[in-house]
Order: sequence, then C-alpha cells, then structure tokens
Amino acid sequence: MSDAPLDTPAARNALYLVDGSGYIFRAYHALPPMTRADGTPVNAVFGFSAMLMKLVEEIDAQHLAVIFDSARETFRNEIYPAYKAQRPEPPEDLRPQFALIRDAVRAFNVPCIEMPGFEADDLIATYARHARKQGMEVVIVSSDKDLMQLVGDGVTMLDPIKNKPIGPAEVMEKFGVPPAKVVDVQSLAGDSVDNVPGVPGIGVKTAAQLIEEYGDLESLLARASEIKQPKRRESLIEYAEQARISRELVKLRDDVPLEVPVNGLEVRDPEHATLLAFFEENNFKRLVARLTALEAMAGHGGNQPPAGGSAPANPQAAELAPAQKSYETVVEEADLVRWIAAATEAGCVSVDTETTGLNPMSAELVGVSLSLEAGRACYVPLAHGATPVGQGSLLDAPPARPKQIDKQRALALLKPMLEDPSVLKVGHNMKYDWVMFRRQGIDVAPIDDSMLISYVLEGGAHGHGMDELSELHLGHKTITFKEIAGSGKDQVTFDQVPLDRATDYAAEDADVTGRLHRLLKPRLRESGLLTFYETIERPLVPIIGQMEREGIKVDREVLAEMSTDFARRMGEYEIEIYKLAGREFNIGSPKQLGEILFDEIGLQGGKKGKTGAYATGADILESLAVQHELPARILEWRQIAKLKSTYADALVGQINPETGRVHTCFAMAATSTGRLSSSDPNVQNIPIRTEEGRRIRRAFIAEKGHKLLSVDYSQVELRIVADIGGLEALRQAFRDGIDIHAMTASQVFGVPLDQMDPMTRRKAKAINFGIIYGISGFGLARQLGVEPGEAAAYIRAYFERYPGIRDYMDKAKEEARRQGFVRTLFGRQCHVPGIADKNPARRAFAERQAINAPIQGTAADIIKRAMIRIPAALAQAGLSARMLLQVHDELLFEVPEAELDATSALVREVMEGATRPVLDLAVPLVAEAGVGDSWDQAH
DNA sequence: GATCTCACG
DNA sequence: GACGTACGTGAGATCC
Repeated sequence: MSDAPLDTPAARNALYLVDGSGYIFRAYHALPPMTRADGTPVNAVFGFSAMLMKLVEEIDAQHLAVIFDSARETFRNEIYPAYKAQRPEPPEDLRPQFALIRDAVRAFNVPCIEMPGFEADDLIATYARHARKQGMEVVIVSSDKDLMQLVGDGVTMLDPIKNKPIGPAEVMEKFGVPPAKVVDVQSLAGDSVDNVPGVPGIGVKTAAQLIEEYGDLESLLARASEIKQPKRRESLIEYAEQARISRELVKLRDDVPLEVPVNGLEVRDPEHATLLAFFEENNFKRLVARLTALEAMAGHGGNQPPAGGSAPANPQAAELAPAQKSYETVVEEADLVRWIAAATEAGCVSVDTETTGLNPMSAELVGVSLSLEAGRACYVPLAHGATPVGQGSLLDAPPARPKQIDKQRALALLKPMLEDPSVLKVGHNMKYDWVMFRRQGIDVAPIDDSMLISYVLEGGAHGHGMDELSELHLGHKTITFKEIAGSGKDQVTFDQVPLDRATDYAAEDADVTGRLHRLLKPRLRESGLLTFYETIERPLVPIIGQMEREGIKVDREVLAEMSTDFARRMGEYEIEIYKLAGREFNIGSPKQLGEILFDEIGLQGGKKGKTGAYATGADILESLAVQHELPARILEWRQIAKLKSTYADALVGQINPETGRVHTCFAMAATSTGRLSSSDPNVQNIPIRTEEGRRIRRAFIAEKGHKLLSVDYSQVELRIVADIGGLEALRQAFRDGIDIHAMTASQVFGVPLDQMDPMTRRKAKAINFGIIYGISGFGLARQLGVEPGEAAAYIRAYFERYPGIRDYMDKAKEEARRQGFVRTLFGRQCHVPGIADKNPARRAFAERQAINAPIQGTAADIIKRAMIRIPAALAQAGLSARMLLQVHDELLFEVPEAELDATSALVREVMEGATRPVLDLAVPLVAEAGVGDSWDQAH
C-alpha cells in the first residue's frame, strides 16, 4: 500500500465548449422526429441530452460550458446589415425545442452562456483565448466551419455527431490552408448560408490557392494587379473592400466581456434527481436507464440533503453574480418565523453568528444571520445596544436601544430548525457557531463547513478565511469588520454597530457562506475528497468544539508564585549582566545585545543577517559561551523571561472568569499538513523540555476527584516513514519493540546493537528526524555540529541501507511537481505551492515540504480519527472522562479517579486501532499513557 | 506590521 | 551549478 497515494493520474486541465446553437440544428436534422407524451417534439432535445450525457460521463475536462446564440441581431449587422438576413425561420417543430434544450443544460448543472450582441462563436473564441492563457487545453464541441479558425495551439474541435476530432489536418482538408489562414480564405470565398459576400467568382479552392501564393488577404489585395487571370484580377480589385468587410464578418471576436470567467465553468456533478425528472418528463427512457446504471456504479448518492425548493437553475452562475441582492433586518417575530419556515422547507441554510469577540467561550451572542440563496439573507439582531454617540449632554435622554426580537424568544424559535436532522446548517468555521449555540442550549446538527471544505480541497494552497475565499472564488470583496466597527482604540464591539450596517455585514457573511458552499461542496466529490471530508474533518467539528468548551483547569496561585519568583531571578541576572556588559541596556533587544557582544566586547563570530542586525539566537550564544561569561547569562535570562511573559503571566489572563478554566481555540484549517493549531492560549507549546519549563505544567491540573490522563503515540511519524518507505528492518524493529534509533545506528553504521555507543545512536536519531523533515546535508550538519561533508556521508549510508526512503522522496517531489500537492495515506491533499519556483532555494524548501507533508499529515489524520471515536467509545463504556487537549501526538483527558484504568485502556485501544478499517500499517501503532494530578505528572 | 527569538510536536 | 537550508506551528517583545 506504501506508494498508492502517489500514483493518482493528474486530472487533465481542459475546457470543453459546446456550440449549443450549432448543435441544435444538426441534431434536429440528424434524428428522426420524436415526441413526448404531450406531443411536444423533442428529437433535438434528446440528441442534445445524449451528447451532453456522453460528455459529462467520459469527460476528462475540469471545465465545461454550453454556449448559445442570444438574439439574431449582433454587432455584425452593424457592419453589414444583410449578414445572415436571408436565413429562413427555423422549422415549426424545432422552435419549441430551443427552450427545452436550455432546460436540459441546466438539468445537467452545466453553465449555459449567451450574450446579446455576440454570436456563440465569439464567446467560444473568447473563452478559448482565456483558457489558453491559463494553460488549459480547449475542445470545441462543434463541426461548424466558422469555428475552424480557432483550431491549433491547444485548441481542437470535436464533431459531436460523428464523434470525430477535428484538428489542423481536417481543417486543411476543408479549406486547403492551415487554421490560421482560414479567415483569409473565408473572406474571399464568402458564404451563401451566412450571407457573407466575399469576392464574386472566387470559391474556397481558388481562395486557398491565392492565399497559399500571396500569404494573406492584405498582401493579396495589395498585389492584386499582378494576377494573371484577367477576370480574377478585375474581381479582386473591384471587390477588395467587400473582401475586407467579409473578413470583419468572418473573423471571430475574442474580446467579448465575459460575465462568467473561465474558472467559473468548473465541471460539477448534476443533481441526479433533477436530471432524472427532466429525462422522465421528456420520455427519454434510454437516458433514464443509463443514469440509473451510472448511479448504481457510483454507489453513492442519497446522502445529500434535499436542495432548496427554489434553487437557481444554474447555481454556478448564480453564486458568481447573484441576480439581485436583498438583505433584510429581522426585528419582527413573524418575519423570523417566515425565515425559519423557509429554511426548514429548503432543507439547507447558511448560518452565521455575530458576537462581541473572537473567543466563542467568552464572547456574547449579538445576532444571527441566515441565507437560503445567493444574494438573499437576513440578519436577526438580538443584543444590540444603543449606538454610542460622540457628543450630547447628560441632560439628553439616553439613546434608545433599537427594537429587536427578545433574545430568548428568538433562540427558542430557532432551536427546532437548528437541531432538525433534515435541515443542513452551513457555516464558515462552524465550530465557532456550534460552540456559541451550545452555550445557548442549542445543539446544531447536521452541519457543513465551507471553511473545512475549502481546507480539504486546497489546504496549503491559500488561507481559508471567508474574506479570502470570497475574493478568490466569487470575485467579491466582502465588507471588513474594521469598516463597520472601526479599528484601533475606536473599535466597538458588534452590539454597538447600528442595525443597518450590522445587517450589511452579517447578512453578507451568511450569503457568502452559502454561495461558497454551493460552489465548493460539489468539488469534493469531483476530487474524490467527499469521503475524507465527511469521515474526518466534518465530524471533528463538534468533537473539538466540545474540547474547547471543556477547557482545562489552571492553578492561578501556582502561576502567580512562579511569576514573582521569575521576576526576582531576572533581576538578579540583570545585575550580573549589566556588570559583565559594562553598562545597562535592554536585554530583550537583540539589536542592543548584538552591539554589546560584538562591537563593544568584541566577541568573535558575529554575523549580520540581511537586515544588518547581528544574529543572537540561542545557537549563536551557546557557541559564544567559551569566549565570555555574558552569553550564558543572557541565555538564562531569556529562558526565564520567556517563561514569565509567555506562560506564567499570559496564562493567568486567559482564565475564563465564568468557568475558572482556560479554553484554547483549536484552528482546524490553519496548517498545510492537516495538523490542528492552538491559540489564545497556545496549549501546544507549553514547556516540557527543560526542568525549569516543566514547572509551568504543574499549573495545569485536574478537578477534585479527578486525574489528568495523557496518552501519546510513540514515534508515530517514524512508524509512518517505516511504512511508506518500505523500511523492512525498521518495521521489524517496531514490531519487536526495540530501540529504534539504536537499530538505525546499527544498520547504517554497522555497529552491533550490544556495542552501541551513545554518540552513534545520537547521529542515527538525528538522521531519522532529518528524514521526516526532508533531509539536507547542511541541515543535518548544523543539527549534529559536524562538517556538512560528514553529514552528507551519513545520509548516503542511510540511503544505501534504506533505498525505499530515496524512492519515497523522489516520488513525493515528482507528485508535487506534477499536480501541485502530495497526499497522506488517508488521501488528504497537501498543496505545495512553491514546487515550481524558479528560485532553487525556494524550490528546495517546497521539496522538503513535499517530503514532510505526507508523514506529518498522515500522523495528523490518524489522531483525528482517534479523536472522533473516543468520545463515543467512552460514552458506550459508561465512562465519564472528558477529552481536553490535543498536542499533535498526545491527547489529554480529565478522568474521575475511579475510572482511570478503564479509560486509559480504552483510549489506548482506540488510538492504536485508529487507522482501521481503512488501512493497516506495516508497523504497529503504540500509545503510551501517564496519569497525575498535573499535566507535568501525567507525563 | 515586520522581525527576532523561542516554546512545542 | 545556482541558492540558502532541516518540517509544522503561535506568542511576546522590540523597533520602524
């Protein structure tokens, strides 16, 4: 299974443009008359549907659109009023089919594009040019000769009836010239069907001959007098202007202003129910059968919530440019009831909460917004106060609080809909809203999260905040919070924003969330990521939300004592440091420190970075310690200063006054590898490596009658390396439970295990970690403090012993180059944007990311799978332990003392089996548990 | 707001 | 051979 994720073929980046108008006529004439039950003729509709079905089924394109002529009048009629004027009306039994065909396109969920004043061909030419500029292949589904001028350079045509490609060779056969000169030939030959005049007496054959000889139309007209045949010569001279007009008529415009950009034409799965209904209505039995068969093959379906009753026929276009925008402030109960009923009816609603802050455990709910379709949303203010006014005397009556529905009443009305299992609630960063509602006694479910969908689709490629995604996908700049609430010291909380502006902001958030959701959700299935999203990221929302709600008890007194102790010791260090430096200075300023060390004291080895400042990092100071006593004191001071400011002092301020606990915020879409991150406070970087630092952990404690239980994976990332790199010796060592670094040392340096010295083992350990990070000789050398040449020799020896690791690294880099992302064992895609950078340093960095991401990401997937299962397993076992924190490979629980053993055993079992049943690693996973009154003790 | 430094896995 | 190096984070302090 080792290399499976690397072998996915790259999806071809192509745009299919269907010439809808051209196709209608050909299908009509090619197919025998057909009618549906009510007598409406449908043969062209059937032909069209069958063709689209085939395209959608077999398509290797990521983009598809059907283009129609809009009206008869176009810019060409201004140039030449007779253009296409003689065209007969379409046959009686074709006319009703035009509208039906547009319905068909919409039923397929394919963008339907047309523009007044331009022909379909001009739109096709324009899209082709845009797509080529973006590096896409273009396939024009048509056999219209007027489109042949576009063939070549990544553009081909496909005859939809004969199912035959049309390339430069076919064009050559038709016109006698290559595609680039088709326009010239057509200008001369004219076209009786379209009423393009051309030059009398000259047909395609002669025109091709002339163009072949003179190069192009202008050269030919300029040298017309040289032509030998008198009649041809006269004609060309007399009708030169007419030829030029013909050229204007024939030449396709590729600069039409597009309403939907190329990236708005991404292929989306049709709604099967809609499509089926359309086929049945038109009596297309064969297509019904085909669709049913396809559905069965896909094996999915049916798990989508019902679409809204008034869903737009063409969601894509509607998301990008909603027809109208109407945001409503809801202050009457009846209006709220109406919105809730509509949401319940629709089965899907986007929801956003407005609050007084960023932390959902301390902020207060201020309002709720809802949206059901693009451009329409409402804001329900619940706790807006009077807007503060600059002036006004104490004698004035206090400004009135705006009219709002009573908060508790509104929440009581919302609750049944928010908890209704048949109504999908869509949010952007739904964890925040989930926690917020939970605090109001509402358990929102089922949910979808546009932020997480974007993260699963394009993690690592860009951020996933709503503002960024709105601009990226919808081309819409959202109102920023600053714009309505101000910034700096003038910033107010949302409850002080006047209702009209609050509505603009809040309703837009729900609107944009819904639009992003409708746009991005279908892409999950197209990318094969739907299951990943549904089994890993989405279920994690309430799990992590609950962890944030739990928080962890922190002993304020312990931290306060530590802080004074740290302050005292810093003072002592400061006296000593000033003495050693010869003067007082700001020790916390690297700039001043560098000047003291290198300019004033004159220590050797000062290196200035690109900003011109001396580097004074811990590694530099350590190496300076042999020359002078000052660097060592600085290091000691820094350690204490860090512990005091970042941990002892800051942590106290993070204790929630209501709960007496610290509630971190876990970011679910922050990292490029799939890991969580933690902030406010960051509980994932609480000190542990030094004795001094570990004192901070003693402040993290369990509630009375409880203990903290810490369970962590032993060497997960190395185990994953052993699995995907096919490192058999390492795998066996993991199975046998022997010291893995010693084992590596033995294998690589040829030292027998029983004679292993600590130095050799240390080297092997560094290499093992280096592998995880996308090793480089330089990096390893720096880590080990040896010469780069020596480090390079270690790496060579390692690769020789474990060639599988080389293969893995090469494959990871290759995969990243080919498709821009690498995958974890569970299929998560980690995007590596710099992989094609022309700067070799940045490219090398991206390559190391490509090597590291599947390893770190697989570990992240594994612990996420465990986290989803643990609360359910605990509940089923009747255990009341609460999961509090996650630190990448560790989970921390608060457990009633009586349940410690059972909880520990159960958690370890779930963690160790977390890869199953999706996959089994070639190595066992091992989870180790520790228990104590504090987090320090539990380790 | 950028930069430096340092805490964690 | 260039280029500047271990992978992934968040926070506090300083300085512009």
